[in-house]
Amino acid sequence: MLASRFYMPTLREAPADAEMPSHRLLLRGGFIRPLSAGIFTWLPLGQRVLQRVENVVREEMNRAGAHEVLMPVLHPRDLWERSGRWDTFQPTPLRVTDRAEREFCLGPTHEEVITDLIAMDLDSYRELPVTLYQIQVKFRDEIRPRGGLIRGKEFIMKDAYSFDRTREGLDTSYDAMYDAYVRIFERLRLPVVVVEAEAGSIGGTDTREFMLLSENGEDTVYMCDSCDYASNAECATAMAPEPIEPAAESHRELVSTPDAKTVEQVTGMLGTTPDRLVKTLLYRTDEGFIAALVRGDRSLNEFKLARIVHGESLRMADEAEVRELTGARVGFAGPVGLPENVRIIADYEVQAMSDFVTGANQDDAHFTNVNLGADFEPDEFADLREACHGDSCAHCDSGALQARRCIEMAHVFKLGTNYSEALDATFRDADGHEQPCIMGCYGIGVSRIVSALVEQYHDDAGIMWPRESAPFDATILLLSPDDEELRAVADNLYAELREAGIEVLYDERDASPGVKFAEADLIGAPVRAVVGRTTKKEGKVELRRRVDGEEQLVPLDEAVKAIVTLLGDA
RNA sequence: CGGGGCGUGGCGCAGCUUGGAAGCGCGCCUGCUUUGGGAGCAGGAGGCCGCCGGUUCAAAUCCGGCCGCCCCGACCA
Repeated sequence: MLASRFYMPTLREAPADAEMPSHRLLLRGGFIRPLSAGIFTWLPLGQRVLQRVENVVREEMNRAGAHEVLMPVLHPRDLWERSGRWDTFQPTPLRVTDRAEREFCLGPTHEEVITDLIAMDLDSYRELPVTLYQIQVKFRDEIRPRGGLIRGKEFIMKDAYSFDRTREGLDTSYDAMYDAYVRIFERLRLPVVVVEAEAGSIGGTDTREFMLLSENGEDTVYMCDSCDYASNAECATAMAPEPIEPAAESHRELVSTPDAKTVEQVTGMLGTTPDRLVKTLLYRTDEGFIAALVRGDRSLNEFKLARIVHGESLRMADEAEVRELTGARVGFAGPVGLPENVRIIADYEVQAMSDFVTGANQDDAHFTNVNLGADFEPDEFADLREACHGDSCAHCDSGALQARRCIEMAHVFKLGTNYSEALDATFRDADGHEQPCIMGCYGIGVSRIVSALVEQYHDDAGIMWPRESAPFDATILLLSPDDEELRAVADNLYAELREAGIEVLYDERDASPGVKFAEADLIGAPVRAVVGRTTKKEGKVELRRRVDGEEQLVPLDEAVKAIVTLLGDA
């Protein structure tokens, strides 16, 4: 590609409101341009990167035996009604109405469409297993887009879906996708960590996320510093402490705590600390009320609570409900003296506490010196709290959990039969019985990978693309375009490299050397070849590897070979 | 949705407190010079000051409303 004829509008300074390095550099380098919050146009450079990333994904999907399809963006309401997600998917899908008042949503994900597709043609177990995938734009009405391509309202995702006749078959399909993902991230040079995860609005089991550790990430994972346990903060578990003996006799005391509603206010007033208080959080489900107890300095993990109570409609009790249950304002709830029908679930950690503070279920009062056994008995104990940095690992003897920020790159789930049952994707088994097929679902954030690559591979001057994702493999800088001898050398090198199958950006523009160097660093092709005064004097080309700045001078007739070698480990 | 910040030539910003001729740097155009790290000199073009309304003799500046963008939080494959 001749730089003089290529569209690559670079910016000397990034817009002030772009903060993340990837966002700034992609804008400055002329890879993307914003249209609206969380919505971007891909410029030629960005499109080249995107296509290269897509191709790595595509090749590995095909290698794993998946077949590519392309599904619609507009999904009819009826389909989403049948899966039950029209009203429940979060964030609520973007909805549109056509001229005949038919309702559609812009697909945020494609379980419904793919399951319906399979249902149309699936008859016999002989047709399974099958895995289909697509690389498609998704729309999510995100609460808050951020970080450029990291979280957009509109983004590109590779989503694959497997259909099997047995659970064992699903395991095989799942493993094939998992392995393909490992290869994809190896090829892209993204050192991901695979962690346990929540299934969210998709549903399913055995969910794993592929995370890139990055200070600029928006997720948190906990990793054990001793064993290989790693989990999204949404479901990480810490070692539960040893329970202590329940107290035989009560010696709790009622104390006045006027207007003290928060843990800090109560413990401050009573001269104690949050880890000596038990917090009582009241929830409502379809089946009734729940009191969840955690230590005062801990956060309740609602995913964990929801899993225990199988509560699809879990929500915090409102003010009126709290008053009805406790007879007090919000802020004074406690486990002692709650109505019989409130199910009390206590975090394991509470089992190791004694003489603690709780709400007294009356306005402006708390109990001190409360104990399990003597004062109340929970219906059950469970892991309810969020893990914290430094907690003991629950999976080994010696490790501690370390919190790390990260960017979610991919997610795999075993879906089971939720969708196949709802949408009648069934087949006849060998015995002639009708069975729902067993599904798996596997997503990769393709556009997000582009951002993640920049976060991982950049310096102050610009981007340092690994070869698989680079917009160009190499760039030639012709520093004196008016010198006919040098131009002939550079033209020739350009032709030879192209013949060798190398994608080259040839900067033969009538611009100053400084501009060419700066833009080459910014755009970030793995290898740079300079044709200039050294070429004139010594007949040599100057090669430089972007990622580490390593330079070498090579004779003209060895340049192509040297560049190929440099690219080999880029 | 809550909190904070911002909106002035293509980009980065000053001006607003205290109303009175729209500025600076970069970029762009023309000419000459220059050519190894975002060149120099000279000349030039380009702005409904986000939008609507109000106050005033007079509004980029003060007041009200709206829109947009960014950051934090809640939330989230």
